[in-house]
Amino acid sequence: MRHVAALAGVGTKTVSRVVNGEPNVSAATIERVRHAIERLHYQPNLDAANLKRANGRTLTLGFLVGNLADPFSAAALRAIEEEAWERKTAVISASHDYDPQRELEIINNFRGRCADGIILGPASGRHSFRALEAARGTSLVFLGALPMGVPGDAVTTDNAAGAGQAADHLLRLGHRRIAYCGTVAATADDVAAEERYRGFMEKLGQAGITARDIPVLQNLQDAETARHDIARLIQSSPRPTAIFTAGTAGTAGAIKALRESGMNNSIALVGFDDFPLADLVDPGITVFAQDAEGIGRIAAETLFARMDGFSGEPATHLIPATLKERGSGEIRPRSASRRPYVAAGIS
Amino acid sequence: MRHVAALAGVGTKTVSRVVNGEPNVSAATIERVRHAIERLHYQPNLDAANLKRANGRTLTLGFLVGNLADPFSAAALRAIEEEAWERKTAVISASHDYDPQRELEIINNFRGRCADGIILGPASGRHSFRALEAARGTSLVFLGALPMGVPGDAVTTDNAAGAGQAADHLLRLGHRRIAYCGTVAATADDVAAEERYRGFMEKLGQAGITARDIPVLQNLQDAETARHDIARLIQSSPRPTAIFTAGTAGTAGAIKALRESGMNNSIALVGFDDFPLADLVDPGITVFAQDAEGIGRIAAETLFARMDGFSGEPATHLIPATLKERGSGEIRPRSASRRPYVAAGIS
DNA sequence: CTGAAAGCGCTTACAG
DNA sequence: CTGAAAGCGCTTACAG
Repeated sequence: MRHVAALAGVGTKTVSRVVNGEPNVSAATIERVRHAIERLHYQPNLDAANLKRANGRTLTLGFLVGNLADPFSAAALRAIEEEAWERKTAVISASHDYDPQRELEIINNFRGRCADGIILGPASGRHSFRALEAARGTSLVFLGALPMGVPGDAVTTDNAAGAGQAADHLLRLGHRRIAYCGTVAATADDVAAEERYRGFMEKLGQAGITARDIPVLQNLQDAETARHDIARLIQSSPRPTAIFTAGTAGTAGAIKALRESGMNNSIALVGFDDFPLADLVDPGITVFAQDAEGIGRIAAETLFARMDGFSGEPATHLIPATLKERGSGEIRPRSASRRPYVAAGIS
Repeated sequence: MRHVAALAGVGTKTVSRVVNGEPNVSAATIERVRHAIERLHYQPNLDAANLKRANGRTLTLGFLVGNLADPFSAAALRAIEEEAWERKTAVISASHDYDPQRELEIINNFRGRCADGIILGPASGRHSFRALEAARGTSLVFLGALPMGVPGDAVTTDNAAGAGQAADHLLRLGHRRIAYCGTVAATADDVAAEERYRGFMEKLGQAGITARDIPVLQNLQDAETARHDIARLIQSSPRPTAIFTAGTAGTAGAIKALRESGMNNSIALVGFDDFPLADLVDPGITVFAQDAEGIGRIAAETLFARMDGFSGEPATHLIPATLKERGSGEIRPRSASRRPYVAAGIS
């Protein structure tokens, strides 16, 4: 900057004015400064500028999740980054790999870099307060999970409602014996999984189906475990006429088990979470899809609102999951009840 | 920092020493400073530190690709970020959406933030020199594409070899009529696609198959176009006994076309690029998979080597694609030639 | 319309 | 083992 000022024969303040497009500079001066910038390949140092800037902003935002490579996080990042660049804001992203210790370290690093705000997919639902405490002063929005026990802004899928709608979808087709197949997520304390289970069971309960008539498989840690357990489930008696899988590992396992037993076209399947090319399987797999991009976008908007001084109560934004009918979820039970099913309350 | 120094009753230089773990501080002093840091929730400002740091490093790295949400980029980012945090380096990431103008703007922004280096999946293969020029002085490594016309470090899949191996795989099974189905990538000038085509055709040529005996579909822009064109292809005569698809859109289209015609178990299919749950289709889809994580990791290592002063000639790292046999690619032609096929040169 | 002085929070180079 | 002074590249608050 000194060099530019010298070459243009002006003070550094004038260079600053030109760079930042401030008023009160003569056209001729602007021209000379522009020329000098060009010739010297001058690139203003944003970090130095931030150091003394009035509003204390660094135009930097932190995004921290368990694993950036998982499709949900990647899609959310894409949306966040889009919002951010519109505001000239850069996004630093990192994976904590579901390690609360690493989560805190990275949050502190973000703070050391003076991030204006942080969007966090927490390592553990039960320890939200630690993350909030670490952020201390830096705006923080939870993504894909609700903070437990502490007030905080959050944007996530409405898991209970989505699972309830999945149950409803199958009930409407006449199914009465519907199995719940839950996968354990990377976090031991997975609030999302609990919500899906709750929403599913409540809806069946409202339809007058008692818990002992609902086969439940839990702890399906991976697709292979799911395949094995679900294979056994569909040989049991009375056999379920429909299956709901609460995560993609379970869905993958169910697809294999159903095809291996030749029942892929006779037992209905609805999965939670979409996956690429789900329409290539026979039949196409019906799912409730999370709106990862919408969640990312709204998280970013919420964060920017906070950074701009919005001081309302912390709020939770529940984003609906949407049904994608592809065939597997529209299979009717062999002996569909003649009595039409009427959807239970809630709406 | 002033406040910490005051509270601990020491100079700021001593606080600096404790924070950075420098030697020559008495244990008692360290203890007092630690205490003050704790009480004041002091977090050192990295940007300020960088401003005067001797080596000029900011411990920041930029990652810029067409779309962060695509699985290849997301997996590469994950690997890069892992390498980076080991070196206390943060990763700023962004998508240029295949717009060369936006690509330049973001590179300049990275430079303004004093990134130590940049990993770039270029918007356009033909304009590498613009990106290099923009980076000017900042280390730059190309990822997933080779710089054209200018020397530069690059890490990418060995597309020609991978496509050649796919051809070889099918030739070994006795196939002689193998179709090439190419998808047009987001960039008009897609070097990777050209390389796959070249590698495929060369291998068939070496096997004595002339170009007019190789059905070629190009411009399969999306899965639907691919489904349509491939459906027609497999009704043609003589019908190909095997299909090679050069990208996932083509693979998806081929899967649909083959199933709809009932030939999914009689015409072989090998795709380039893996996709999730490829083993759920019937038969499972054989692919050559790119090693996105390996590519990301090696790009990061290459970049760090440059930043550490390595000044050898710019080099290209070609990472092999690996065969994943899942069934579709192991189907033999109806009337397999009795004469055993011997793989052609190159090795 | 323009510029000289002070200072952002740190590190460097030095003196004790 | 410790600290006072200078300066990194900018912006702010001011005076002209």
